[in-house]
Amino acid sequence: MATRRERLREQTSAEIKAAALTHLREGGGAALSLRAVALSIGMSPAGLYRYYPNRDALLTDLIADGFAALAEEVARARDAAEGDAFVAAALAYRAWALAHPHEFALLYGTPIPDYQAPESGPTSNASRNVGAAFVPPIIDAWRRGTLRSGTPGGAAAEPAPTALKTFAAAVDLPPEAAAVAFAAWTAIHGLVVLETFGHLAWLDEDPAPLAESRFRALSLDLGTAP
Amino acid sequence: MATRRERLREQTSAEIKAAALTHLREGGGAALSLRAVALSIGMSPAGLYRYYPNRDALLTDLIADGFAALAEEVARARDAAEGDAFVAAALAYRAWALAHPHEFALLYGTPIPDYQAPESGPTSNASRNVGAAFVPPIIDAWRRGTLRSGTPGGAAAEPAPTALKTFAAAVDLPPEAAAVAFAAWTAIHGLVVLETFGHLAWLDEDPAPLAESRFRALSLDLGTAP
DNA sequence: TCGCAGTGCGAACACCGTTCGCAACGCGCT
DNA sequence: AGCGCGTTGCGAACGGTGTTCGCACTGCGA
Repeated sequence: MATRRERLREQTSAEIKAAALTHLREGGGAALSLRAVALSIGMSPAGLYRYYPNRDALLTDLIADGFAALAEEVARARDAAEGDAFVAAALAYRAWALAHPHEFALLYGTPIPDYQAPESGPTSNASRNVGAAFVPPIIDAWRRGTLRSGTPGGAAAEPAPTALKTFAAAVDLPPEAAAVAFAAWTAIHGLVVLETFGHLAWLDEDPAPLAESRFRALSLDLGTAP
Repeated sequence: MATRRERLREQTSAEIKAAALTHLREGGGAALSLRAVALSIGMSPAGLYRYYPNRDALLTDLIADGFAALAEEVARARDAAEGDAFVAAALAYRAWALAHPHEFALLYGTPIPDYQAPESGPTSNASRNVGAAFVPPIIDAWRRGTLRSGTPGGAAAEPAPTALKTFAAAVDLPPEAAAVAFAAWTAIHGLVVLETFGHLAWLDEDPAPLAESRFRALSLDLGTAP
């Protein structure tokens, strides 16, 4: 059972994380300073070290939470979709990134120097869940038999790299569909990351229709459209 | 004509940039310190400010150079390709990112806080050149008539968003082919950025065959394969 | 030859992450 | 009930950062 001390500690820990998240949202990860966080919850900078061994540990916690929030958001949109669940999931992914650019940058931007996510640590698992959130619509299409398979024009299918089999096993997908899922995930991410980080700014126009159009085309291509 | 002073200044400027690049390659952008750069070329930290108004300006210079180098590398591979020029360009893009991860992170990772690339500044132009490097094979395919157009299965083509027309004009591409070029660019980038930043590490396997297979499939899909 | 713009430097400031030793607190055991 | 000690927090300090400022020096151009 949780002693009183443990409950207090948990509470303080959460307060620190919440304050850090606030500071992250306005100013980005590079500007997140422990001193500012400590001050905003009425603590001394040194006091934080009773809860996090260093700054990276705090960021790691935020990263894990971010992955979880993103995965949840995508899954929610996917399940609530009335039309094309795949497109709904992709749009939710994009919307979350644009709504939380600094958190998104923390998740998918420049990695923390020489930081290696511990294998099957909380961040690795959470990260995998984001990719997995796109899988169910692909499974559905595969069951319906509409899923794109092989190459167009009846060309000989590429021999599947063994990494694809690993991927298939990881997301619990039939190997034939793994290539499709992988392609979908990377294509969606490519568009979203370019837009979120400002590399599409030279189209000085709202990229939203472009993204929607692209996602719908992708869904038709892959055979996930209903 | 260039006075002696101007030549010396140019030379010192280049020396600073070269030293900064060296430090960037080992340690990454976050670890690049002006003091270390100054010391490595035998200068005082304050002296650097005669050449760059601040740290961000130095990074911006490195970014512009990085975009140029990447674009050049992609173009070189594309032109030297014997088989599929599109695949060759994509592979060169991936290879450059993996060979220069810290520079790649500077180009496409977390943006510098509240830094806005000046419109038609050196970085914006150079960035556009990277995307443009993928266009020629697409133009070729369009001329040959093999380029994928519309949606598969003869479904009604999406109305082209106006942003796509802007894109088409920017890269000097017929509007019908712009959607293909945009899709190609984002898809390639998505795969490469995920791999470079370590988000594919859980496939504890060499992702190279996966990337090659994906690029070839993409080329077949788009109709750029010879 | 002289003046002054260009160049470099040393010291300083404010901020950062992090460490250390000490003081206070209060939970849990006797 | 009272005590011991793990837990918590803090103040001060250290080494590092980017950046500023005023002063010295140099050598180009008039």
